[in-house]
Amino acid sequence: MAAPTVLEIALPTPLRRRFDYLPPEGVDTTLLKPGQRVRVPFGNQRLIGLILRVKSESSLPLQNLRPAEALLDTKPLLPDDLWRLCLWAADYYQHPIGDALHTALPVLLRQGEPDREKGEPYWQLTTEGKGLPEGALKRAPRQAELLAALQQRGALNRADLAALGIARSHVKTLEDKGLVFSREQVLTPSPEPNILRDTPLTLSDEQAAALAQIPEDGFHISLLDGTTGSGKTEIYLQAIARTLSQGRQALVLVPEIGLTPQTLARFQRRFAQPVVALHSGMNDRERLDAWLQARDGRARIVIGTRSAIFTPMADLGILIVDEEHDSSFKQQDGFRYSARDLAALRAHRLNIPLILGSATPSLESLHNARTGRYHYLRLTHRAGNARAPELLTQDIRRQPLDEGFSRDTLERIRTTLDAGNQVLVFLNRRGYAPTLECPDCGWLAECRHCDTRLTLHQTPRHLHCHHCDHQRAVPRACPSCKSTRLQPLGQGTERSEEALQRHFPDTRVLRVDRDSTRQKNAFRDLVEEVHRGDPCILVGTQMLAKGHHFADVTLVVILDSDAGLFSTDFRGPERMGQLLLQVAGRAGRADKPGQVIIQTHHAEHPLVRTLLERGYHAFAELILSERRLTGLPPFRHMALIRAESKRPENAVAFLKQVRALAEQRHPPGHELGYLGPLPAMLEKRGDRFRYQLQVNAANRGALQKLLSQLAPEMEQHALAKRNRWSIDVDPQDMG
DNA sequence: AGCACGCCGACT
DNA sequence: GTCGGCGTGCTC
Ligand SMILES: [Zn+2]
Ligand SMILES: [Zn+2]
Repeated sequence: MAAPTVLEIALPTPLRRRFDYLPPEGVDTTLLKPGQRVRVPFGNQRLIGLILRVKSESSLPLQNLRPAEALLDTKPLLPDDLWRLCLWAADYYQHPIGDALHTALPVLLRQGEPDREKGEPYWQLTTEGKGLPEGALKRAPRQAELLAALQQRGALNRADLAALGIARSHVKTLEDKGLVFSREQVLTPSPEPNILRDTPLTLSDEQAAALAQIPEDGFHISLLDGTTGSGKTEIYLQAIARTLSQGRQALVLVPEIGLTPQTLARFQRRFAQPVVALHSGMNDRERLDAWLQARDGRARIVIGTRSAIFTPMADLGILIVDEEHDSSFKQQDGFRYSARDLAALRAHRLNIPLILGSATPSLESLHNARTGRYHYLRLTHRAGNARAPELLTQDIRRQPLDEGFSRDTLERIRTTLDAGNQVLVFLNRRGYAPTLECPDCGWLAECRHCDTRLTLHQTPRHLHCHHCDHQRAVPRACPSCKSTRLQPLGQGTERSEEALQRHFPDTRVLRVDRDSTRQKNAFRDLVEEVHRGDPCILVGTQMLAKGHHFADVTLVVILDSDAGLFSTDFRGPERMGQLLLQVAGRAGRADKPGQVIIQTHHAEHPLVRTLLERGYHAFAELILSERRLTGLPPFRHMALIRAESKRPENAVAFLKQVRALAEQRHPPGHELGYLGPLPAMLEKRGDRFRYQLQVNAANRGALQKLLSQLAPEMEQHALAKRNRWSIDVDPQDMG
């Protein structure tokens, strides 16, 4: 008897197991390959899984195996290099393999859609439709009109229908009557011989030197460290041009917030070759089509956010990660991969160059540059003859503040507006005020479901928890003492907007935060208005800091620069510095030097002073030396095991046992250290109590080995079922 | 995670 | 009488 064929399948479940199935009935087993999708029965659901292995035995008796229902692909979905990268990442980030693979695929492929592009639909008459006598369908004039047009022209596409002014519903009716049928065709533009559309800018000596040090092929990681306006993008564009002329593709990753139509337009203006985007604003079909175009090589440049690191590329020749320090490159739930770190691995496996660019590189990357893993490239000059903005620290400890603004700040805002320039006010707190307080008894509006205060919003007026989305009406009287003198406590963007409007009644004050830009084109319209250049004040959150440059802004005011300085997250100060410089970088350009006012309560703090007096590199150096002493990343490696439960004791007990298991496997010492379980930064959130166990290691190997042993044991543990738990390798956010 | 089964409170 | 609350068990 011939050996049986058994399929080892990855299924989208949180179970850290692989499932064995028999091949679908009637399928030639020689056609079965790892990486193909199958539809399988699972309990009483049907799931889409991926073949991991085709083997001839199973640890289960064969009669217990169910046959797969269908084979969905004739070829593996992913090219081999990407397939292996996904498997590696599931392992490294300790995520169940089926779920990891599903996360890496476009939604429609997860759902079992064929890996084929949807073409442009067009309609033709069926035989029956053709046989219809002239003047038929008298009682349905629009349908008759459509029939006549089809009889005359043979076929109509969407544009034709629009031109004729015929709604799709009429076409649908005729389809249902069997008179018309639809087909689709994929439009394949003929390959474009030219690489460039616009002529490249002339590089400065510094830029040219940097580009010359980036090899055209072979594995190589460059950390391109250049201040705002120093022309990093031009280097990316010219490096991409070299790759395209070798006939290879480019993949560019940008932060969530940075993939604006302007970014895309800049690439499309420069290159004659097809550029596609992959971002959250696209629907599932658009994303799949772009993915397919990248895979078969029609798309030559792909620009995308985090998940685009999993785009299959027919012949990838260069990888670029812009704003590499941005935390959006690390997925914060489910499959917690770092797209930046995976980019490094992908470049290594493909033997191609990777450029990591930032004005404020992450400490990890600076460390890697220092130890020689990355090639360090520095751009210090701003393009043209632009000068760096002037930084002014304002110690606000003993100054009277008017709604958060010092007198001097207001004075400078006025001067700037009078000179016909624009002002940007940065406050990383949306809403009207961080909370509502009762001055008579000290009551504060707290969230019922979280350990946090409710934020007061005025447009529309309500109290809102930013952590669990809980909302409630604003009470008229204090729930505790019935006082009616409830008042907002602290400053949010809405309140700053109101205060600025009161001080400058004749000036446009524009608020930019998630609330004010919720409507579809709100942000675009606002950007357009600001670009017209009339004096105005922009007030907003980090939405203002990232992506957009406003050329007529000559004064930037940073109101709450200290947030993050005393955070329990060890990355708080690093992020504060990066955000601060990013905001500061919005000020001024060639012909208009900029000014940045930093209002701070901690003007004497060594980190603040270092950052403002000696710059980001000295600041980074200072933090790195602290990290070395305290044994934090990048000097030691870290994983966070989190657990949350409605009953706090469940989470604590589970993590205590996990720690015991871990210490059994590997006693604490230099190689591996354990800390916790400790309450998370927000201990209670959405009615769940959150705790975490920190594991730190001298090297990745030891951490990896421990976690790989621990994960299956945790899954088996009785207490695991009473908790939601996860493992976060290289955590970005300690919350 | 889903999704079943299963056994006790307040509804048509 | 049943609709539905979520406890626990299983998925090749
Ligand atoms: Zn009160
Ligand atoms: Zn809440």
